[in-house]
Amino acid sequence: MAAESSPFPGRRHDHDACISEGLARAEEICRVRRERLTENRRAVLELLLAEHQPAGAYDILERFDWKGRRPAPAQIYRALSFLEALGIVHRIASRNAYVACSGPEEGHGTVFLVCTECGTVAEPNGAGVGRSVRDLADVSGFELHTHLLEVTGLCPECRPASGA
Amino acid sequence: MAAESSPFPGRRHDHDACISEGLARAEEICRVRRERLTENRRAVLELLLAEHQPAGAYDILERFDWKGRRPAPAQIYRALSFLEALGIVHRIASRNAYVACSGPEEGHGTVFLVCTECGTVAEPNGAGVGRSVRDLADVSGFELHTHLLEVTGLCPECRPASGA
DNA sequence: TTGTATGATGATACATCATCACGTTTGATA
DNA sequence: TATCAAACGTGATGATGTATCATCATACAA
Repeated sequence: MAAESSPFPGRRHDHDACISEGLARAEEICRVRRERLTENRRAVLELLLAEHQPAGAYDILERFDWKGRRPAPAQIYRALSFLEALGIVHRIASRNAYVACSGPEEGHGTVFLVCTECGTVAEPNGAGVGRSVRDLADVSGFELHTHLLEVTGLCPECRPASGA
Repeated sequence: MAAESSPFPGRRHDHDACISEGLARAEEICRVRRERLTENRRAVLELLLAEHQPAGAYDILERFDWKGRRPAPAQIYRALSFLEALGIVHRIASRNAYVACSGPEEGHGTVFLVCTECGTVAEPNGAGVGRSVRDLADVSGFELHTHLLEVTGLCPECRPASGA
């Protein structure tokens, strides 16, 4: 029943695969939607894919020494908006920061587990929560459009050893 | 079964009562916790209680012409932090804004229904969602500390008439 | 009532986050 | 190649949030 294990990447996952899959996914989405994954956009996405921690726009700016140039904030924000619109990048509102989307599953982009120790962000399958939210909206007479759930706590790597 | 009706205030609720109840609650909490509800803090709380819409810190700053003086941003933030710590005020992260807490119910401060039309924010009973979140955290191996759910859509007053 | 410790305030400056305006370049396509 | 819209580069600006520190207020004990 619980075929889904932890959505966290784990200490020794194949991170190169994360990056190349993320890029491949972005390319595919752009191809289908007839959008251009320009160098700017691609560079921002790569920087976000490089870690599972959220990065602020100005963090990205600092790491961005692409071709020796330093872009202006507006360019980072343009790339982030574009990637967000495509669902490849998500904004963590409570931290004013951005993460690369970890996968194309249903309900992605609505639930984030944020580790307060290492900063890692995971996107679990939010279907169950989604149902609760719909129920809640119904009871409240609220016409549901979007929802965003940000959960803080300790990821499996950081929580004190408990029987594992 | 659904004894709980809409958590939205409704067009003709007794808003003066909202304000006085909110202030009374704040006073009680301060009394119990041996904290001081100073003039600054009280003024900020009153400004937030005056509406059911979230207000940004700088909105509060503008409305704040208390005794002819205009406080500095830091003072607003100090008051907001204090009131937040007491659970009297909540931050709507997705909007960088703050609302006065509408009630002392269980699970308050974790679920917000935000109307995109009129801006009104309601805090429904989040118990059901809370269970889903705990389940999700368990499955993910995540040690849950806090969660914050922000839902956008249309409140009962603003949604297109549907059989009512 | 005075002294003292603690917490709140007032004010300036600064740090961080995000957008706007506008002219230039690039790339797709007729 | 001519054209046009999208994306870029850049500087300025707006919006949001903190750090610092001297001053002021309150509680409480001697």
